[in-house]
Amino acid sequence: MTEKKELILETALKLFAERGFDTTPTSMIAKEAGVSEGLIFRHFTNKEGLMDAILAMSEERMARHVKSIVALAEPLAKIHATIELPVKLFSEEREFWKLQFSLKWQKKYRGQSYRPSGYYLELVEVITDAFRQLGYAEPEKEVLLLVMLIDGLSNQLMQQPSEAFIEQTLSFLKSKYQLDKLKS
Amino acid sequence: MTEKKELILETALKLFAERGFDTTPTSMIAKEAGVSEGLIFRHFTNKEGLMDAILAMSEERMARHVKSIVALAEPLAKIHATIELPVKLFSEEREFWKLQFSLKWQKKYRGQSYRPSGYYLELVEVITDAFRQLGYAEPEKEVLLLVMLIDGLSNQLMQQPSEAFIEQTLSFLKSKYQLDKLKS
DNA sequence: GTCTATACGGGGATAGAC
DNA sequence: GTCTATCCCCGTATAGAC
Repeated sequence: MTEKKELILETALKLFAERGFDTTPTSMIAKEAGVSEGLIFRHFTNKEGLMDAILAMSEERMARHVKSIVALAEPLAKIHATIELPVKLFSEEREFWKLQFSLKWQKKYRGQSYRPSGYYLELVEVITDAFRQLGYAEPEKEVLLLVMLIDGLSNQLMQQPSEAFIEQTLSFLKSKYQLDKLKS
Repeated sequence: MTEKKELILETALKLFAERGFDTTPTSMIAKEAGVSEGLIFRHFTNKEGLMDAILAMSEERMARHVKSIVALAEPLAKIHATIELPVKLFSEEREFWKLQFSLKWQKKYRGQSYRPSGYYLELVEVITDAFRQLGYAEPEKEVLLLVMLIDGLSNQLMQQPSEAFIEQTLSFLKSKYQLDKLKS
């Protein structure tokens, strides 16, 4: 992966996340990256190839996050980490996460990288089990609820990314799940 | 409002919701509506004017829904109605709701019809009060949680719109809030 | 109010030099 | 690997007849 190719990828990721895929001309990506427009097509064939490269990159990053949650021993710790995942992603990989969320609403990419891929299903299974171990009556439904919460939290992060707000909300959420008892 | 103008509006709403604003050419709208392309511009000036008309229409519909929630007497009834709102909207006005959600992720329309407009703020206020009346310790935070839940639920409805799933989730959610009430 | 025909610009993509 | 120049289509928008 040459330096300029990498640069194109990063720039495209940022612009797609900020402005959307089809309202971002390749000319703009080239200009922003300080690169000729033709180079984009030399490296990625076409605009969609560029998006696919970004998606592949993202998939890999997500899988890594999930793996680290699954690896935790305590069921409570798993739930704790899952709640914190959106915040973690937003602080570390804001642009990517934004892009993922926007893609859900674009028909073209619905079901591609978003659709329950391996890591997502694995996470659901693991969290269901965690709830079961903690003695929740309906673990499957609890997971559904948690997924909703996480989706909603991510939306909030998009609109209101103030540090104070995030911290407040997070601790409130954790208290709901009695996660404050957890030793960090 | 002439019949064809109305038809254009409905068709555009449907197509924008399905395929997104900027991946839907005006030619397609015209064809689908069985109307000449020129007519669209005669009625709505430009493509954006068409979107604005849709948004105005939507705003009105939403305001009506909120009004009916606010009008409820019991605080618990208000909360339940709020939880049920996404489902109600999805069954009655699916296309519109879908479009609203997708718009949040398009820079152009972020902060336009989505941004906390009158009815949203009113609803938040009313629900905060409802939580307070029910004796919740931190009503403001409870509202935040509920908003998250509703966002998340809406996302779920997009991905998994099976009747059984919706009914299950909904009753689970409601039971959660009833239990909380009894606890306090 | 509605249609047909057409102008115009911009965005994706290619060719070929270096 | 990278750049410059260029092509061409398609989507928005306008003009003008009916």
